Amino acid sequence: MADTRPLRADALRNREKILDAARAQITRYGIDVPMDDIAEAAGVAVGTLYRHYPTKTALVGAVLAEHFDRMADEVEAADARVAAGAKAMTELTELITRTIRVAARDHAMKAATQGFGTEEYTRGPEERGMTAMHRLISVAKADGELHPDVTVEDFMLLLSTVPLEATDEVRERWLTLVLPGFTTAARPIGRSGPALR
Amino acid sequence: MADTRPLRADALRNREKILDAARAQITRYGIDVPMDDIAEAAGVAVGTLYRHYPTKTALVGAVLAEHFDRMADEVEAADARVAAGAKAMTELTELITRTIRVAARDHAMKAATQGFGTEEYTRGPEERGMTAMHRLISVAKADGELHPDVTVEDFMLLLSTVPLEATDEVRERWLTLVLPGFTTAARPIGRSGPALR
DNA sequence: GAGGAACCTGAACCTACGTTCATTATTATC
DNA sequence: GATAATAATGAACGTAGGTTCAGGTTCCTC
Repeated sequence: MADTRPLRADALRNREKILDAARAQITRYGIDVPMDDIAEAAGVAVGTLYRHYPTKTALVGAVLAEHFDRMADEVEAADARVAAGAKAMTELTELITRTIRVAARDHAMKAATQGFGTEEYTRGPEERGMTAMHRLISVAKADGELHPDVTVEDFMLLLSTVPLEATDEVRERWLTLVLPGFTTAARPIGRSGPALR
Repeated sequence: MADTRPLRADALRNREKILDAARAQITRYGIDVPMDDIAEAAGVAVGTLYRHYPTKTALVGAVLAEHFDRMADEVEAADARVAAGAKAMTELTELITRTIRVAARDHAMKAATQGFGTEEYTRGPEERGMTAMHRLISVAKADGELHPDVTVEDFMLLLSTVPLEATDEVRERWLTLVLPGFTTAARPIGRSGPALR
């Protein structure tokens, strides 16, 4: 093990400027923003990016990791509200709605919801988010509102298929069409496979 | 108007070889396949591609145009079956299912369903397909199975959000979740906006 | 089969982007 | 404040892919 010596003052400063710039640029332009642009926004040369992050993937991953973390926070918050008496199904749908609304305007969140995340960066938050998500789903099912066959993966699928490039109206419409499939009310228990034939 | 003289024999031959190669390559590798690869597959130099199509976009468009055409054919066929007594809702769902199944394996169809199509190439087929689609939808509504607020655009949306990269199982699951939203059975008439609150 | 137009060839051009590294600057230590 | 370690710089490299065009070839016409 090589002992890690503390970062020099200027290095620490730049590290922060780089992550700030990367976050801002990715949010505005998406993960395809060139490294040169991030460097310029950070007021730093490209080489410096590579001193702090071995590859572009690593830098983007660091930014997305923050988003995964925030998403996990949100799920846990919703879970806490349910524990305090809020309706699980309501919390679930609001969670989805809020996430989609953010992802539609924030290219970083968009990338996050569409599964860019690498193991390395999602491991922690994913664990947290998953646990809370499972609890939310259990309660919603116990309430008889969420269809018993719905899984966490179904919600991930829901997120990953949102038409993020579309207008607000289209996205709302899409939710109207998709959400019923998650309920016991719309999809009677006991039937499996596609609802129509 | 410049009078268009007939193509020379070799030019005509190459034109066909190019379109064949483009179709094959795009089907296999998607619209990002390099022009050089298409040229090689066609047994022709890159420059020749540009003699027949001004840009890559034009060549890709020509290939996708064929797919739009075929899609229009399918819709019209379904419509004809309904006119002959088949159930409209059944035809609609089978239409969707079939299209998705093809798109999952054919990268050209994938691009087509995801709205790459330019005005120039979709104008004709789009008109045809739309007309037949409208008829299908009308009948399905009259039968009381399709929700009265569902539009052709909703079906386009359905297609454009399919998780085409996912496994067959995931795609099937997705249909199970999404299709109920299109029915009167699952989404009671008279409620608008997201089904859950 | 000669002439000229139409067509084809493919190396080269251009742009874009991730990444590297020799050189220069900054910081920490004594 | 001298020294060495650490960090920053930015021009340059490599790759990739769309596009062009000067020079050579094929085809059609008479």
